[in-house]
Amino acid sequence: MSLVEELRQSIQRKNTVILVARCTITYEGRASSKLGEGERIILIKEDGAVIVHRPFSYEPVNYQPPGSIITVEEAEGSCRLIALRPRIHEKMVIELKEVKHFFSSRLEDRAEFHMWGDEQDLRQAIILDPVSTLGEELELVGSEFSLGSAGYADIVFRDKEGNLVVVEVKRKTADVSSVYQLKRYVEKIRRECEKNLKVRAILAAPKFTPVAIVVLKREGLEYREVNLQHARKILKQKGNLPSFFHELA
Amino acid sequence: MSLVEELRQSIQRKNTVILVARCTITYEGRASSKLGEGERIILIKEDGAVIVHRPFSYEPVNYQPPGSIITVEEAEGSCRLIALRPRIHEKMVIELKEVKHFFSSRLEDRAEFHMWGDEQDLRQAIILDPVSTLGEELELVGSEFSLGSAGYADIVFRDKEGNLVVVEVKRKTADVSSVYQLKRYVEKIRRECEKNLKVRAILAAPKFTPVAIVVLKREGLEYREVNLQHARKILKQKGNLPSFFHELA
DNA sequence: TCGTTTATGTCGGAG
DNA sequence: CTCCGACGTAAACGA
Repeated sequence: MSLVEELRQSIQRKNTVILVARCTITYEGRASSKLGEGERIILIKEDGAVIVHRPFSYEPVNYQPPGSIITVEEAEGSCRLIALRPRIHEKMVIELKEVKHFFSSRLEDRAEFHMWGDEQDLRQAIILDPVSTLGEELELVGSEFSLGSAGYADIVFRDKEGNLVVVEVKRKTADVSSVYQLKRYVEKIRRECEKNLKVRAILAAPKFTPVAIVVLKREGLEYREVNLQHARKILKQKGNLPSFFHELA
Repeated sequence: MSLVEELRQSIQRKNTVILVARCTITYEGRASSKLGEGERIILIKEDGAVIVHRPFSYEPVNYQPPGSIITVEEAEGSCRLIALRPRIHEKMVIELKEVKHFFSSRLEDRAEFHMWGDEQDLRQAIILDPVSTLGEELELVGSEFSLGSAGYADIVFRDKEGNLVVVEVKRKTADVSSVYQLKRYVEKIRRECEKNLKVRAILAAPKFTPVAIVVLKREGLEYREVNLQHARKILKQKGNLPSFFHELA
């Protein structure tokens, strides 16, 4: 069977295809790119994702995400792979010059992927134990608190004086853009609620860039150091940590 | 030769390795993750990047970027692949249960990758032809204009009245955070220069979210519609467009 | 669909 | 190293 037919059949059967090939690639869509001849790894997945890797670097050099329409054309002795996203007029063309390796098979992978340590986990720990994370007793008003067009406030608390406290959580170093994000939220809330209600703002992160701290102070916003290790302890204590993440370093 | 030895030799020789294997994966570092048994594609690149793909989705399920230290251990009849980044205490462990496919070869790929249509290209077109992009004659003061700790203003112009004009360029829809980014820059410049100098601010993008426009107006900032198609025409006219991007749709 | 936010983001550039 | 901003960001989630 010819390569063209092999590829067509593999794609139709929703196999996962791996090609190692000397090829050139053009892309046209949101931007445009050209890649001259060289040896690359081409992955074609069952969901229509096409990913081209050079022999170096983490990121693919060219790609189409899942859902793209893949066609294979005969071309000067070898073949041409076209991956299209018609909705957004995006096209990637791979001219295969020489196929050095071909693999095609239906792969079985139904396992669940579990992750711990994202922003949501840190947020949860702060909600469950504001005293040990933010240093004061706070009553939860809401989390992922919708501010309409202004986005979402990570957490909204009420403090012991009855003031609103808006908290923006970052899982790693908070920079100046995090500060402005928080500022946007308090300003929106201040505009929306009664004038006599005080609205505080806290940026909670394991670390802060120097400029972030300058702007926080200038804007009259507060900040607290929180980190994932502590969050893990809290969640474990409260029984909110999946068992496979109990024994980490 | 055993799989362990094959892998070790391939890695040492800086081959590109492709494995298709039933495996489990754990990761611990900036976050933690567990992935149960299933069939995946594992890429090991000459620069130490390790990338694991499931048979679906664009993004790798687990990875380590270039420069990681890769070791191979014998383990219950099969083997264990460990990719380490010691500086940041990051570790990915792949337990290979059954290797369905193995490929290893030195790949040659020295071709250059050319892209057109990034923010820089749009910026260049605005600088070369402010009249047709921003609608007025402007004299260039600087681009990638350093504001010290506050970052960089994309372009700074002087208008016919002698006012400074700060321009922030976005290659796609500008949202509210772009507006605040621009606001940050003008405020910095206003703080730094004489009080009597007027500083205007323009957000230039192909599209604006409704909220972005509301905030622009509220903050007294201007905005102009610019797009890459027009930019391409300008750059082609002025001879600033690489020839391989001349005949696009 | 658009708009907003997160990401083990990655990558590149400047200090 | 850190800080900053772009990315064909992708992916998730809500309106």
